[in-house]
Amino acid sequence: MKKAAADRTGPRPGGRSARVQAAVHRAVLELQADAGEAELTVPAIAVQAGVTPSTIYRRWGTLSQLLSDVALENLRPEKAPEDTGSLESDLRLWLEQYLEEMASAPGRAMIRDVLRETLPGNASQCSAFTYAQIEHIHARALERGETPPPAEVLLERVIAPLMYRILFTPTPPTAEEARRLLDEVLKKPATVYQQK
Amino acid sequence: MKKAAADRTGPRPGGRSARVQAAVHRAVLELQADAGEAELTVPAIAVQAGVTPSTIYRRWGTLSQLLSDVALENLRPEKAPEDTGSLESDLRLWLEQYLEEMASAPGRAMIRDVLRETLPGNASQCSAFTYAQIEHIHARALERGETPPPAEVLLERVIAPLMYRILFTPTPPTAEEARRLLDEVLKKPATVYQQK
DNA sequence: TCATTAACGCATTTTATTTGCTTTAGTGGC
DNA sequence: GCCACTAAAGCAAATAAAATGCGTTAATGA
Repeated sequence: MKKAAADRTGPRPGGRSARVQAAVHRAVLELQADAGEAELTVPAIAVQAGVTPSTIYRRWGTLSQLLSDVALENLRPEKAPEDTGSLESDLRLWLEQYLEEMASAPGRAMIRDVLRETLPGNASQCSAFTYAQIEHIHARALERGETPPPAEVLLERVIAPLMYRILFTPTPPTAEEARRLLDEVLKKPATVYQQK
Repeated sequence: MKKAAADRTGPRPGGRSARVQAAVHRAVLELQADAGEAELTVPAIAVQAGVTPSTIYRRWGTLSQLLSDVALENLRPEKAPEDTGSLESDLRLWLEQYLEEMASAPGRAMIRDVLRETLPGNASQCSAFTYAQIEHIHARALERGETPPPAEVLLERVIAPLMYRILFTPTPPTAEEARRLLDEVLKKPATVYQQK
């Protein structure tokens, strides 16, 4: 093995392909910001990116797949969760930012986009990002000698309910709701289920 | 107000429109069963339904919207949850059937379909179906003098995690996992979080 | 039965997608 | 550094899907 053939996002990552990919991704973001969903078409993206449509069709196959890839790229965490000194505050800060990103209109659109692909690869990758972030906080807490809940538990009891609300209800969840879900996992009996 | 203009699924529900809608919906289901995703195109559906494509475009706008509508129709519960005599067994039986339907390949496809529409109406309706079913079991339990958890809690702690798994992971949740989630809400401390 | 009009069908136009072939430019061997 | 190789891009033509104008059909309510 002469070279690390791992982390290649696609074959032949060198110069041109990478430039085209970057240009197309950027074009999608620009059009998503400017125009409405109707104008977000492959030919329009091609023009914006300075590329021929057939290039996009051959590399991504469908608009859905392209949007899914772009969404995944933007859902990728840019930095590790901040270290605030304790498990509880680490999680609170991270969750607040997570919710803000995900529950916003662009965030909801990204989540919907990442789900619309044929193979479940991107969606699963998206969940893996979240898991890794939580796991990072978890590991740091362990080093401090704290007893953090497993990342799986946080995914199940905090992230999943928030995602459900984001995907299936007209009104996205609030920061208070996220906080309540987190507190319940962290065994703060102060906040309990509120009924209507 | 001369007539209840409510529950109309679309304007002019009478004869022909209803027939066209039924034919188109049936055509979608037939093609989904037979052919692959690539052949599921508006013109193909139109042929199968014995209708012109423009009819479909005018009524549904896009293929996504049509698929979303069809999915919602098939996610609509056909019957009220069975009465097995107790809250616990009612929920267990219902959840088992729910998971079987949702975690199957066609079920996952339906969920993805129902989510791909511009307005969040269908997705929210889908969640409302589930809520209503759980609420039905809840009401029955109250009549028996039991103390059932609110439907919201079941949505949050059982349905949401299952949906998360269905949407975001390659392997759908198992019946055992569903059972565990339910048991935790029903306060059976026998099953606890299992770590890898 | 009749007037009204929403919704459908048909034909045409516009737009998107696919495909065959050519050209460009990364990649690895020398 | 030069060269052969080939993945990926460009271009143009062909095919397929989506949108649209207009005439026709059939629900609807009087």
